[in-house]
Amino acid sequence: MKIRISQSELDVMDVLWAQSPLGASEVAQNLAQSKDWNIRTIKTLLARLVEKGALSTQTEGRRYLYTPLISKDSYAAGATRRLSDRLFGGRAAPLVMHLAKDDGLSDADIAELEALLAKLKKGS
Amino acid sequence: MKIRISQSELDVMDVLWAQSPLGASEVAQNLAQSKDWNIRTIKTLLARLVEKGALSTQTEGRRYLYTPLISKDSYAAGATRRLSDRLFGGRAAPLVMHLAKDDGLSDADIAELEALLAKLKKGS
DNA sequence: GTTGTATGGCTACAGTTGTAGTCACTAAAG
DNA sequence: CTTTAGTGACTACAACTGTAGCCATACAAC
Repeated sequence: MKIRISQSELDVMDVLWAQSPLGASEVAQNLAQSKDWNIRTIKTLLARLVEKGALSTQTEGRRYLYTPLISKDSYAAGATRRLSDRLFGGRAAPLVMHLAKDDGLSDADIAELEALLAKLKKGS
Repeated sequence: MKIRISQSELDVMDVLWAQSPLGASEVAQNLAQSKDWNIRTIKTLLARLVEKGALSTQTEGRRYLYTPLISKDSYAAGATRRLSDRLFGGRAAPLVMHLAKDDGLSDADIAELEALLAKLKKGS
C-alpha cells in the first residue's frame, strides 16, 4: 500500500497540494515558472500518478481534473520518518543537528523548536 | 559533483561506514543478516558505487578492498537538507513536528534536543 | 462544414535501479 | 597436475524515471 513518488512527480504533486482540482494545462502553467517542461511530460507524470493511486480524476467536459489522494502532510510525515529511520536509527536529535550545521537553523527556528518541545513535554 | 546513491547501494554503504576497508565477501557476510542478496548483486552494487565515486578500492592480492569516499555524516547531512528544503521550505520545525507524531520522540529525545538547542543558542 | 487546437491514450527511448548470470583467471585443495 | 572455489569484468533484463512524440477525437473558430 506504499506509494512511491519520484522527484519529478513530486513537483507535480506540489502544484496540486497548493491548489486542486486542476486540469493538466493549469498544472503546466503553474510549473512553467519553475520547470521547463513540455506539456506532454506533465501529462505523463499526471497519468503515472493516477496509475499509482496518488491522484484521483474527475471528468469535466472533455478533460480531467486532478486531485491528490494523499495529503502533503502525510506524505511528508512518511518521508521524514523513512529518512530518520534509515539514516539515524529513528533518533531525531542527530537529524536536527545536521540541520543546524551550515547555518541551517535561524534564531526564529530555534525559538520555534523550543516552543514545540515545551508543548510536547506538557502533552506527555 | 553530486553523487546519487540508491536505496540498495545505501545498504552497502552502511556496512562500509560501520567498518572498512572490506572485501566484497565480507560485505556480503555483513549483509546476509538483513538482506537475502546474491553475492553477485552485492558485487554489482559495489562496482556501481566505485564508478560513482562513492567508494575507493585498494588491491589486496587478487581482490579489492573497498573504502567509503564520503562519510555517513556528510551523506546524511545532504539527505536531511534536501528533504527539509524539498518538503518544508528549509524549516526545521515542521520536520521535527512530524517526527514527534506517532510517538516518534521519546522523553530522552526531547531532552537531547533541548540540550542541543541550548548549545546552539549559546554558540550564536 | 473545414480547420485549428487542446485533450487523453498509447508509444518511445535512454538512463537508473534491483537483481542476477556467464566468463576467464587464479590461488588453494587434493 | 587437476578440480574447486572465490574474484573482478562484462552482460542481462525488467521496472521505474525523465522527457517527450504521435494519433484520433472533439470543441472552437471561422
